[in-house]
Amino acid sequence: MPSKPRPPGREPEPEPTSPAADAILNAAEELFARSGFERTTIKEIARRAKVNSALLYYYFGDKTTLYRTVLTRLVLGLRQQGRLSAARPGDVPQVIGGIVEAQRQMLLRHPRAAVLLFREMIDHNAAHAHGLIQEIAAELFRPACLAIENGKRDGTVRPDVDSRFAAISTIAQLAYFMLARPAVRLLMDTGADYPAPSDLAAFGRHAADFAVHAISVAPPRSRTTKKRAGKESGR
Amino acid sequence: MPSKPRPPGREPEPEPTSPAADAILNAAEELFARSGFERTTIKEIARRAKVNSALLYYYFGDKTTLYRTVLTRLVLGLRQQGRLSAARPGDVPQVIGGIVEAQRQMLLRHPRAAVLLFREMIDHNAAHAHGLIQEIAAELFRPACLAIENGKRDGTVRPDVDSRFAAISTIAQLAYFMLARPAVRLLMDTGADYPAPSDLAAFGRHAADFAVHAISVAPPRSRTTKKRAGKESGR
DNA sequence: GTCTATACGGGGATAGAC
DNA sequence: GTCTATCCCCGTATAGAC
Repeated sequence: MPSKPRPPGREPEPEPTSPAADAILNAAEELFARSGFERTTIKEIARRAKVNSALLYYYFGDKTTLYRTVLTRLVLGLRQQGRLSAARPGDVPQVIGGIVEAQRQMLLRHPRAAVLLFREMIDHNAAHAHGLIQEIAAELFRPACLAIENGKRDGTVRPDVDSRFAAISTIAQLAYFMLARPAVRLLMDTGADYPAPSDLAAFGRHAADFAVHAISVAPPRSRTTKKRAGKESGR
Repeated sequence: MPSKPRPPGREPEPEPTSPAADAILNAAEELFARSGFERTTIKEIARRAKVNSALLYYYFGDKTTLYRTVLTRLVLGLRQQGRLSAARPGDVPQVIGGIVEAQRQMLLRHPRAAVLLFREMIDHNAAHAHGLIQEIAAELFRPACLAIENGKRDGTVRPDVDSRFAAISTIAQLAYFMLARPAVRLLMDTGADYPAPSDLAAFGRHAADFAVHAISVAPPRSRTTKKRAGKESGR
């Protein structure tokens, strides 16, 4: 795209990218997630992407734009893969299971995404990612709230449960599990590689169970003790 | 203390400090929490503390030592005030209530501490704060695990609950509530000042309730619907 | 103990050749 | 489009006067 190499606009465009630009974005995503925006240097990204550091300016104008582009590309990718929308309507255990499963999938396949978005929240108060967080909220929080409200109406959820608070508590579990890794490792008394995929899955099952029991009026049919309810094989 | 102005050792000492050193520490705590280690500059800290920037080197040697000192002082302060050890033995609802209350108190009175520790975890993998996180784990996680295990023995807690996972889920709630503020605000549809103390208290009550119901065999006496169990008015 | 002045390095960004 | 060379600012840290 020789005619519009350096878009002067503000919103980064997730356009057809050249191989070099792609390499830059991949390297940047990796490094931004690992070290955060300020600690990651342009030169470091260039080295990792095996391109000249001046190229980053040719393609992205400046460091901030590169960062924003990484962020949007990430969420765009997540959306395309439908990772965020695993929550379809249904009864409360189904919806909560779907939401936790969506989280798990996202953490599993895009471990950097979670860190990146969280960093963005506490580093910049989500200033660079308002739209993206909105998207996630819509895909995760809102279905949870709806399902819980429905559950309250049909009597399966305790009437004194605040649906939005409950949604937060539900989602908080897996997020914290991954983000507070050092603390979790300490508690679980495990090594640096602890949250292996199987551990993540185990905690995910716990989290869904925990949340369902937390809001239900009567203990629902246990899904983890003897036989698991037919786990809808994702994808 | 003219004889030992600049301790050459590595471990920062939470010693009797001069007024200037105190001012520096206060300013540093504030700024490190707000912007993180790398974005905060020595000169910025000096300006805020109203001292000359060279003084920081006189007292603390370098930026990293200053940072570590801030971290230790913080946890030392928390420990002295007993903020971390609100968890005394008792039945499950009591212990969980105590833990959540301890978290709430800490978030309320030392809002920077939580951000600082969390930043340290995701920025540096807790490299500067191993001991401190260990301390918190001991004061928060372990009592929770013990209480839950006891509950399993005496039949008040479901036998299929993993006590360590449950402890993580319990603690995750308030932590996430504060750390993911931008997302929470979006969901709650509130302004930038949202988590006011009263909101924090409301969510804390929810969190304790959520966790207790999540692990109990039978729905315990509801503590939030009609009358609140005598909230121990913490000092 | 506190201040001024400054060395030093590194990171973001640009100019311009090819 | 890609590369070399370089500018400039700013942040850490030090030297040394007072």
